Amino acid sequence: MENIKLFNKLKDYEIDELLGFLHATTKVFSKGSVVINKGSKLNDICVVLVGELSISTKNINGSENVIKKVSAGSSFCTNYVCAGVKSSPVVVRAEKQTGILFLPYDRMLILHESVSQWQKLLLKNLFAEVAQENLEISARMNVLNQKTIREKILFYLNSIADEVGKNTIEIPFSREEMAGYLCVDRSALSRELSNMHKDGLIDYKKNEFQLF
Amino acid sequence: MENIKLFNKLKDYEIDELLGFLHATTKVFSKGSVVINKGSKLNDICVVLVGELSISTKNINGSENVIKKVSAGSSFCTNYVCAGVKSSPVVVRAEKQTGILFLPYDRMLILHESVSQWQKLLLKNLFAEVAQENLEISARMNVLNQKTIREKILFYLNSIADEVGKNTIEIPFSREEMAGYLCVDRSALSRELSNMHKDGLIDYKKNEFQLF
DNA sequence: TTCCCCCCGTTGCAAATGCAACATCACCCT
DNA sequence: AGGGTGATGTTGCATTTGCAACGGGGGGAA
Repeated sequence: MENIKLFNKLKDYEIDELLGFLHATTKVFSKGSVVINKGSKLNDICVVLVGELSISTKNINGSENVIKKVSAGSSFCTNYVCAGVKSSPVVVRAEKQTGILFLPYDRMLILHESVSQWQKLLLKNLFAEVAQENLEISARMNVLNQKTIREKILFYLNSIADEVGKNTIEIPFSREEMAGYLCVDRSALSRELSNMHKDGLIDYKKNEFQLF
Repeated sequence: MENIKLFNKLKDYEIDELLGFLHATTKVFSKGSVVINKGSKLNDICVVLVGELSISTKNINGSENVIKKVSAGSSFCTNYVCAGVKSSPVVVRAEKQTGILFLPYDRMLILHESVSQWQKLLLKNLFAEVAQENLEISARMNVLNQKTIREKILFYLNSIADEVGKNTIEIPFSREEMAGYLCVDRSALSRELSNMHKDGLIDYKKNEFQLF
């Protein structure tokens, strides 16, 4: 229970209290089983306690396409629940044996002064988690919005440099993962990095980059 | 005040009450003036009452890059405020003369049973607005994630067809806007649409499309 | 050490795409 | 009708990029 974003700064006894108040339930899903099917009703904020999930879109012809993985501590499908989407547009599947906590959204919004100690924090944490996901997606969108590979790379590296306030940075990706994030071919990425080095724009070694 | 997403389903007297309770303030910005500068403090949920804003990133060399426009009824910078980002990473500028409502975020989370009628709705609306923006961005990300123009087009059209449950659809874009959304060249988009028609995949006229 | 494997860089080539310039078309105004 | 204007389609061309194949280097295991 320690690393659950939604319960950040909440004391154990407060968590106990809110689980009861919200009529929370838990369930364990075995590896490969479907947690939420496309079209099924969405009423709860769902949290991964242990394990890992994949979220997939499902085409008309039935083929699935993984768009995201969710690990322990994070909630999922929160966007749909909060946005008022009643039936799931995605399939959620357990990648390993996975324990999940279900918190009815309706009850989260029943306000009582007497329980506001934890409720204020819970709501604040939920806002933070949804908003942070928004920032992550936006950041990647801005990268993908760039036309050329070089622009994508520079935009990405600069945004990180901005964040940490230095021009020597370390990225959390291998080349292959970096190519996936930038949505370009791995070899094309290597080629362009090489060109940018020749042009005196960057220096790099493994996942450490320096901007000039 | 009618079309403000944040005040959806709230009665006028409830809005009056909450404006007072939250210590809301308003301010008018003239065309071209800076509403929020990069680096300035973010404490309030901001809502456009009338007018239009642009949100821009600012490079180290000072050049600005518009990433979004915000029109009346929508809130902005909500992501940063809710995510706990204290200082603005973007510049917000008035495109026309624009009136803005500022709602201190801290006070939104002060829970009182006595005022919960409007507070519950307000919080629910805020969740909905942030989450809906997530869904919009995610949808576009999935499109941009496709490799070829043809895949981008099909993914986009299919996602809309999925939504409305028909294979004849109408999109909210002109060609130029569509090209912008798909992040491709306008003429390249026209060419590919033409090719797809030849290949018997789609039929189209203006912004109406039919999928086969 | 030697072998093996994985990650990364390099390169030739073909296909996709951006770019620019021009052609058409639809629509509005007079 | 005529002309003007803005949106869309078309096309040639140069560039970018994906793809596939190969090579080198580092690290782990026997």
